[in-house]
Amino acid sequence: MKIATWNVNSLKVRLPHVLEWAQMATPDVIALQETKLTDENFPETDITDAGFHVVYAGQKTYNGVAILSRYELTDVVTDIPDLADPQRRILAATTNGVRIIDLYVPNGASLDSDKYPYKLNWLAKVTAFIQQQLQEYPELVVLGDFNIAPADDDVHDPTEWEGHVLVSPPEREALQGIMDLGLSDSFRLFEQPEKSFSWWDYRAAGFRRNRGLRIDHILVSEALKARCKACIIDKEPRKWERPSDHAPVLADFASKT
DNA sequence: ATGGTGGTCTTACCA
Repeated sequence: MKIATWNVNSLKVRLPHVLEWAQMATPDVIALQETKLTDENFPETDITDAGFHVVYAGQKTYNGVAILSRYELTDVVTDIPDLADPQRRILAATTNGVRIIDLYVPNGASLDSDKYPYKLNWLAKVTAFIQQQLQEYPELVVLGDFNIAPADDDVHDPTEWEGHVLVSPPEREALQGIMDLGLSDSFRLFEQPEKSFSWWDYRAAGFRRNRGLRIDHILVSEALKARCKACIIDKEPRKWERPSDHAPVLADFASKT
């Protein structure tokens, strides 16, 4: 079973990319972020015609998450305890026996912005939710755009990034707090190329110069870690015409025997 | 330090 995450930065623009990549990479599940579509504008038919079940939680212009799966999607959750938030950043569902929690973590803007404490509070509430979900669903994946680079190895130039959002110690501690619930970064279970990133700024030729960050993650519970065979960042779609600024991340799991 | 690009019911805001 292959499970992917991809921040598409507008599904309206990127729907052809998603369908093309789905044919190429044959994921069974794709968690999307930044669909930027209201639910009534969601291209459900195009996606079901491509052979996927789909659930989504969208809003106008900003945010928006969706899960595509070759299997039925059940027990859908879009809102969590103690977080009354109109922003659509959370989507959980069960598919083929695996609990999927798709997150679009707030960016945070800058350390002195109001959006920064919003991000940290959001992460605290989501951590409590994940803890609760882990008790109910031992086979669990938390994936998405975390907007946090876990370590300096995940940053093209750690010195340049010091003091910025996406790398600050409180953000990294919040991510570690999620991992401490019993989740592993599937990407780091395997040997990886140096300077592996999942996002490159559109500005200043970030992709061409590989000035990126690894901020998109697939975290796996202990039960799934044992079955995880591979995790890669697929840079191919980032080279296409009119790309998202993020590349998809794809993890492969052995079937339960 | 600045600003570069890209998306959106755009001319401001988000990333």
